[in-house]
Order: sequence, then C-alpha cells, then structure tokens
Amino acid sequence: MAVLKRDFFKRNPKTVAIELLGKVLVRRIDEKILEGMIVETESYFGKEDPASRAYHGKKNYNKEMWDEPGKIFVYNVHNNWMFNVVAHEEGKVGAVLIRAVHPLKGIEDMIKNRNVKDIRNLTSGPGKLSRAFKIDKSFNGKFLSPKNSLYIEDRGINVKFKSSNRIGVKRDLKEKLRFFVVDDEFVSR
DNA sequence: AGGAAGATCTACT
DNA sequence: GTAGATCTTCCTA
Repeated sequence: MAVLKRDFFKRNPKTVAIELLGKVLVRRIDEKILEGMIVETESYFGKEDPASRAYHGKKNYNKEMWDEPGKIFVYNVHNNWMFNVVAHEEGKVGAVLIRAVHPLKGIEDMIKNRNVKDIRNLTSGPGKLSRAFKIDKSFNGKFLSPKNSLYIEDRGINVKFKSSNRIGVKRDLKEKLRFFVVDDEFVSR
C-alpha cells in the first residue's frame, strides 16, 4: 500500500500517464473513504502541444503546470472539474489528466454525489469522477497527499493497456497520448 | 459585458 | 451512436 512519492511524477508525462493505470485514487471525506482504480489517463505537454492548456503560455488558469510535479491541477470546462496531476521532468512543463476510474470503495457515497443510478456512469469520465470524488478547485495547487485527503496508492496491480488519440482534441499530436485499461467498463467511450 | 471552453446529459434516430 | 442545450469559470475587450 505504498503512497506514490513525488519522484513518481518527476518524469515524462507520457511515462507517468501509463504507470498511473492500475494505481488507486483515494479520497477521504471525514471518516469515509472513497477509492477508485485509475483506468484512463491522458498526458499533456507544454507549448509544443496544441491540445495542452499550457499551449498559449503561462496564464493564471494553467500556471500549476509549471509547478512542482505531484501537485494537483484542477480546471473547469463546461461546469465540470478536470482533475490533473502535474507531471514533468525537471524544468519542463506538463500534466496528466485522470479521465476515468473504476470504483472500488464508497460506491454508495459516489452515487449520492453524482445522483445517478447506473454504476457504469459513475466515474467514466473526467467531470464525472471529480464530482463523485468531490474534487473541485479548492484542491488546485495542493500536493497529492494523505494530509490533503487525496492521494494515489500503488497496490501492485498490473493491468493491460492500450493507447489511442486523445478525446475531443481538435489539433492533436501524432503521438497517441491517451491510455486506457483493456476491457474495463469504466473507460469512457 | 461577452464569449468560449477538448464535458455531460437528454432526447432522439 | 449522434446532436443539441447546458448555464460555470476565466479569458479578452
């Protein structure tokens, strides 16, 4: 049950995105624990990446991507919070977007937070999972850490994954930067 | 003040 | 599966 250290995120965003698959996202709300296995991620780079929030240079809404790896980066799109973790090599820019998790624990609470019946709809998208886990802008700029009630654990789970182009992106890079676990029903369509 | 946002829901074929 | 409305942040003017 090793909590991921900051060094884990001090690498290329692509590597981090791949290795985050199968890790477990843990959220503590008072005495309740919510857990979900990460099954879908996307990596974003800096100015060289037209799909990245960092593409237009350092702004108020994206400055966390220049910040220390291991920090939480949250932004809003169409009334949805996107949950990212800052990940890049020394002196670079980048982040990994958590797009979907597979609920493990606290499912009842997630259903309450999300107000849906179909379990498959619970956390199968970036805005969905942040709502289910009660992640919002208040986490922006904090470190992933048990102290902050939000962190990621390595439980030695090994998963098979595939890659594809990123979702919803108009001008994507040639490289495939979306990664997802094979045959998991919580991967977003 | 106005607008666009790399998502989601709903309501259809 | 696909299309259209959504109704919050933060940007640009």
